[in-house]
Amino acid sequence: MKKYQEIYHDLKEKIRTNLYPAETSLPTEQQLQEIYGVSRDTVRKALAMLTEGGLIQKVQGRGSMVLKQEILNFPVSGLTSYQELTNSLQLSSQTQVVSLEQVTVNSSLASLTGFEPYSKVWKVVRTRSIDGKVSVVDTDYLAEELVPELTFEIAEKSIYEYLEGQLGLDIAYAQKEITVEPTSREERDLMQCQDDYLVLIKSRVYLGDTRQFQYTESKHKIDKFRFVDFARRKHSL
Amino acid sequence: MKKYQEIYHDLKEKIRTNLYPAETSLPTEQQLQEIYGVSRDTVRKALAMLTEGGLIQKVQGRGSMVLKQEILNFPVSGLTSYQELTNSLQLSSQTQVVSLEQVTVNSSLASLTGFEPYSKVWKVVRTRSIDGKVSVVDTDYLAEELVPELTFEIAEKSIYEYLEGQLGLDIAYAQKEITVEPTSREERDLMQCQDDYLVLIKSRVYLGDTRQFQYTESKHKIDKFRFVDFARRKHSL
DNA sequence: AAGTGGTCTAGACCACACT
DNA sequence: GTGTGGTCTAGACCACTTC
Repeated sequence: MKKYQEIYHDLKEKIRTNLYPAETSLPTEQQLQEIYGVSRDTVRKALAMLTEGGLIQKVQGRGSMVLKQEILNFPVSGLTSYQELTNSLQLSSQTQVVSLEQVTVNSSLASLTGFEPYSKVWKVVRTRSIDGKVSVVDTDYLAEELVPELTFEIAEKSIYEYLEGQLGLDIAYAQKEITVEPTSREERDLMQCQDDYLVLIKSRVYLGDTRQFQYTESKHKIDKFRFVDFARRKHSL
Repeated sequence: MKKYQEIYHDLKEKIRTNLYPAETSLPTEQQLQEIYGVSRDTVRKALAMLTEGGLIQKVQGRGSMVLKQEILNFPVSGLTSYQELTNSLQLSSQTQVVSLEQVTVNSSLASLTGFEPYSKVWKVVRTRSIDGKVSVVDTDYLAEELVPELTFEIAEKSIYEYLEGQLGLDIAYAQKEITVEPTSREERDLMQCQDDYLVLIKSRVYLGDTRQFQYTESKHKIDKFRFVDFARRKHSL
């Protein structure tokens, strides 16, 4: 583990457990240097990560303030898998694999997913239920070139855990789009509801070397959908 | 302007104009050092900003790849005002100020907005129309302590431009929440539609010194709503 | 004036990708 | 092996807040 990551984790943990309470200052950069026995740059890298994640705000001449986490604040944004989310929120949810098959990308699927025409991909459809009620339907497409093997068991647990843990893939970034769409007959059947609309999240997900490995359409029941985000202003358009 | 910001802007412009085309590599860090006559750290800071914004992806041992911007990619995420958005997308839209008043924060408004009870705030309601049809209704609350003066004219143009340009406020970060809600009678009247649902974006916005200056509820017509995001995976939960 | 974070530099060594 | 980005260090000076 890199030094600045360790410092980041340590500070994050201390903020979480109120050892550094909200509305107070973190130790100064100089003090942190001494505490962890590293150079200033390394401390600053860890602080930059905390800043990025919305945990602190640095004020020049004053210090690094710990931000209070509002009620509305848990990380639903970013690039986090459903399984990781339910774990960190300690929700009890159930994943059901509806179908799992290999398909060849045709031209319309190519423009939708971003995959090359004629390439082979896995198509997985899964439902996510809370309290026995379906709240999300996910349709995933995974490049077979990068994910040679996929089973019901893996899809039922966590595909991301398998990709990162077993296959050692480096999941790096994603482009997402959120819209609200009218429901189709099949969707109403899968979700066991009569809603006219659902929230649709399309995302293309890429590895660290810029190869695309996934395209997902995630359909959320409209009354179960909630997206929380921390954003910083870019003074540099 | 800071050196790394200038380099960032220059590189960004050169990517935008295809001088550095998508799918190709940027010059190496060493070359960029020589081009701009700065140290490696300064180059790396500029590259970090491009990475953050989803314009490039660095691959160890290979270089900095310019990412192709998908069709679905314009910056609706982040912390950008409506006026800035319509400008950068070159949409012709109209803002109508529905009301502008000063109110004193009571306890229920306090817990909603995050402002102190008994403090004074401006309340502004505005509609945004495209092609003569209302697509967004914004309700803003602005701390009077930080924004002593507010007029119809300012609210009609761009409040952010006024705050940053005239008042010199440093708008830094925001916490947002997106949900879908049933419409009320008034909302249907304001939006001149019969939709049952709308998209609600609540946001609390803060200055660089962590003081909150704004709370906004932005209500979007369901078929006009679109949110696009670039997200990086945090391997550090 | 003292203390704090912000910027910038120069140099070292490591990890990874290419050929 | 060579070249690339990743990490880490040590030191300098500036800008801002606080007293």
